[in-house]
Amino acid sequence: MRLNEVEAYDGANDPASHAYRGRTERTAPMFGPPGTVYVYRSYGIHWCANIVVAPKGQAAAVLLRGGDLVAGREIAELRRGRTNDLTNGPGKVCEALAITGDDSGTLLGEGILLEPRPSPAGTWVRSSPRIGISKATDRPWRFTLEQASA
DNA sequence: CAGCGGATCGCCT
DNA sequence: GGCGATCCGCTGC
Repeated sequence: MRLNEVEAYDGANDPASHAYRGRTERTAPMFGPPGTVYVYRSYGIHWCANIVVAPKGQAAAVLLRGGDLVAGREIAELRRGRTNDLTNGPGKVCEALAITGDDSGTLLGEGILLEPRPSPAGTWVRSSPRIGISKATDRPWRFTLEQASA
């Protein structure tokens, strides 16, 4: 999957971050080294995956919100139980890629692989306010990959 | 096509 | 005890 939508959460400096009120058992992975995977359950139903991006202890992480499938479409459709809207949302991404709480606390490469790639020609990154939160809504920390003929 | 509400769990107040 | 970094199906226009 090629990521095309993420959101940033800045640990103790960010009221919208799960790590804002300090380290708990659930959020412990966020306080780990960069590349640590943090997965939490949302609304009791969905999994949402984050990647720690700041030095150990800072608890800054990026939420994987969406992407384009470049491979494995068939298995993703099977896991999702549908053929549309496979990876356009954090819960959908986790379901399509079979990411669960078991992945929380692992490092990139241990189960989940994330690799840098050049952006496709004709695309750019837009920043906008984050979605679905009620605190610190003024921070434009949602980043989407845009293209002319969206 | 937009809007509403149910599902269902862990966490913090 | 209440709410949330969500998703989906149903309703009504």
